[in-house]
Amino acid sequence: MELTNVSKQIIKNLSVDCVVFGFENFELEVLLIKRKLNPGKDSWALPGGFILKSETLDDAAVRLLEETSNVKNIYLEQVHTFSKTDRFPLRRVISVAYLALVNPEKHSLKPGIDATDVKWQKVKDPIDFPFDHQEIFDRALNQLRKRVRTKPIGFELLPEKFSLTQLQNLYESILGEEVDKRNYRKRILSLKMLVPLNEYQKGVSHRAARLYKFDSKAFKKLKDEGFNFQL
Amino acid sequence: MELTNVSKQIIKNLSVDCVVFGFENFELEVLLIKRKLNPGKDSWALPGGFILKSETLDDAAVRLLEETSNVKNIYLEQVHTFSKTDRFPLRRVISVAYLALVNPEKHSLKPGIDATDVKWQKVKDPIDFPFDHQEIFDRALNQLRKRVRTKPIGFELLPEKFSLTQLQNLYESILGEEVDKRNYRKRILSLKMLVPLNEYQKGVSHRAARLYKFDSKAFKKLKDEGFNFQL
DNA sequence: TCAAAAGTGTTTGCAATACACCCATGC
DNA sequence: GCATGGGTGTATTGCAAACACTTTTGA
Repeated sequence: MELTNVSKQIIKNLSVDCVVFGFENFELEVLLIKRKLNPGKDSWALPGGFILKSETLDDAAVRLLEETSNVKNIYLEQVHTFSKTDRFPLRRVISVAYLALVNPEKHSLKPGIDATDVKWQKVKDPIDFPFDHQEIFDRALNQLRKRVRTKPIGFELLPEKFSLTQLQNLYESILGEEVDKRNYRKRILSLKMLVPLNEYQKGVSHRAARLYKFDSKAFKKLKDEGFNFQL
Repeated sequence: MELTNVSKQIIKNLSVDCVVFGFENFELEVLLIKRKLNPGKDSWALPGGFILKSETLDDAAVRLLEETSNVKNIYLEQVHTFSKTDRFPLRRVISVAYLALVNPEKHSLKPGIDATDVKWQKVKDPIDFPFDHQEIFDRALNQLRKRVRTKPIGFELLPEKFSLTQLQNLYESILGEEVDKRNYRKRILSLKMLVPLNEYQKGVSHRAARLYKFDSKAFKKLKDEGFNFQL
């Protein structure tokens, strides 16, 4: 395909930046890339890029994530559009921020064409963002915290089969606060979105936890009935 | 100022569309303009326009509202960015939607340069929007419904001094459902965001209602203390 | 005196919270 | 047998919801 083809023309004053969250080792993480070029060469930044004339913003976010991390079929949601006139040093670029959720175990990382490296970074560790990426990150994390209380997201961050403790750890690390085990289980099970499996953890030196999976049909039904939950 | 001045250069692939809500005669209304030019000439559409290189999106929304309606110092909030490739017929334009709240009594309307007319239209009456303005409107109304339950907005839609019944009517017309008078008063007063005045309605042929005003200091204090409310 | 809206408390049920011990497993 | 996390129930509290009559005012 030629570069002059309209479908490949880029819109150079509009970019997409993705805040990709993952969960590993009981910790919430964010995906960062090491920038290949100036401005901000060698700094760890949010993955992003420009959009094409032929694609929507959602398309662009999906494409950019595939480029940076092989990531496909993930939870994706628009967060906010950032427009300070000096947010990008070289010229006026307005950026649309996306929030994405990825299970790190399912997706190997590879740097895209504009990066020399990619990594998962713990959210609670300090990050020295370039540009206005701190602001973008803060807003995305905030939105994630709201979402996790009102929508059954978070399952995207876990393996298909998971224990209730894993799920609780995920909630706690997103919200940054601890919750009561019994009360959490009561609530989450009362929503009937989880199916208990006849499978248990293996190779642990303590009682093995029962595994569950998310029942998206049951959830869809609840939603269609106008059900609203609050975790 | 010359048109060649950088501060007046427009970014022609990025627009702002405003969904401006007002409240009059116990009804939620939306501000519409009659388009002067094609595409969509003579149709009633959401007010909007292109942004300048020198301004943020928020700036642009404020400017565009002043141009269409003399409106100043109003509640303004970004909603979502719309990017279907064919959403605007002439060329690729991505649009950032804003939600604004205005007290119609405080602001006389005047058509801006791109409109032949402006009006307030009842939200519950059918509107035949051009382009993707229906989608934009739906999303903004949805966001307003969420906001009104978790933030003390809505006061911008009322006169400075208002009765509890007025406030309740506003809530009901935003949410599109009725609420219990006693319960509503209990909740709203328990938040201590309202100051009762020693003033009463005048010229009504029934018992005069007490007037209240919003206490933004008290609210700020509550917020700083991490208080979260849900109406 | 009538019409029209303002104003006012109590009861009930549900949902959130707080809280502590026994169970299964691998080493 | 011990260390480690898994798993479970009840009592209390606070909040939301339902609900009807009296008061004030102007016409």
